[in-house]
Amino acid sequence: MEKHRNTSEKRERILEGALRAFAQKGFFNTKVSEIASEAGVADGTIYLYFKNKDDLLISLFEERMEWIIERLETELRAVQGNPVDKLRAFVHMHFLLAVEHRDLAEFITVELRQSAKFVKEYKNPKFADYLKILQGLIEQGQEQGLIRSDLDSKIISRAIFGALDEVLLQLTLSRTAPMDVHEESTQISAILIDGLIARD
Amino acid sequence: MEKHRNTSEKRERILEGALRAFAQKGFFNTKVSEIASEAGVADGTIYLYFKNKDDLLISLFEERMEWIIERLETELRAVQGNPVDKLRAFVHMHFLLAVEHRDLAEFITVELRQSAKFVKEYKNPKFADYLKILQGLIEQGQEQGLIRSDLDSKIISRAIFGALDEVLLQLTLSRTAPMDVHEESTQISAILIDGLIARD
DNA sequence: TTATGGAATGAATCGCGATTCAGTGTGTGT
DNA sequence: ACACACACTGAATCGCGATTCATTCCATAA
Repeated sequence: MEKHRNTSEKRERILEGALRAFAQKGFFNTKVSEIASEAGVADGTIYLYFKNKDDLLISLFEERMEWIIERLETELRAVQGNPVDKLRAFVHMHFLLAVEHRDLAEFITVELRQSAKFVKEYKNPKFADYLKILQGLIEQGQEQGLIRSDLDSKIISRAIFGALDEVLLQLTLSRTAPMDVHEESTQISAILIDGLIARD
Repeated sequence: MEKHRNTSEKRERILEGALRAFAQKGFFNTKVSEIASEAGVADGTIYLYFKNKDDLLISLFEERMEWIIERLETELRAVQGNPVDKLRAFVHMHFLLAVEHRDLAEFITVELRQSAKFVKEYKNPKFADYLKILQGLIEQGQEQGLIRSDLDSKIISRAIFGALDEVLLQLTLSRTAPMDVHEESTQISAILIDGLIARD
């Protein structure tokens, strides 16, 4: 009966192989045949599950991003406290997820820009969702009078994401031991919330 | 005598062509023959000035980055005021340079990560210099007691660069009219310096 | 046991594009 | 006028790697 027990498990293996390979060598430097051998399937098999190499990239992106967003939303929902507390938690989670899933973090930080811009006309809705979460937190904070209302939540959420992403990039590039990410997380939250200025 | 009046002018034309092409289509999607025709030279001519396509990318990066750094340092030197004022000026200049040199901004924001990671073992010293300027400003501010001393200048300078870069990316991707960048610059400075928190 | 259909394989194809190089043009010195 | 040197040209080469497809495999059902 279960002829296709493997079928979706094989698709997943391909995605995992691609993730590992892309994270390591980048999209353009990765051969389809390398992905195949990472995944333990034949070259041609990949084309049974994906239209072509681009499609594989995009599918990988969408599916992993969706997973991240769900995970993030679940965790945030569990946080007691006001939007500023949640923002702090967001920052923390961003780093934490990256530590737990290095390849994924590396893949996303490095390929996001390229793919957003150059893979066909791909416009990356899932990434927009991620930003929306951040933007939503800021707006809630503003409504509750906790966050300055002279700030444009759209610009600020971008800026925050950029700050997180760049610091993360630095961490992932310097392939050190299991990263301790607490310091980074704390510093970023500190500056975001209270700014650089020394106050007595 | 001046047989070679053109020689370095031609090299420059190639770099300009490459810049335009890379900014528009990305490194991997740009054909050497396209760069050649942008520059108005034959395909082979490119190889008289550059070892190969990678070398062209790296040279472009180094030289433009060097130019930017000089420009930035000159402007900063002209700023009266304390390190915090200079930081504000830095933010402003970052955006201003990007507006004045769209292609360059686009090229750098999009290719920086890829190339830093995947073009051979290229480790990008010029970009490090750029960060150093930022880091220096923060440290000066700390020495003068203007900036909180509990912040790690290395992490924070990364974070600031990331924020700038991401906001800029957003601007350059949405190809609108001559960008007004004042709003972005002001908002980022505001949050960096005073944080998100509402104060009465 | 055999037939059937869908999944998987991987060797062959085929186009693309970086790089090369034999040839052309031009300025300079004799 | 001639020959040399050197920048330049662009068509031909050549390797690479994405994609295809004829063939094989295998689970199921008659």
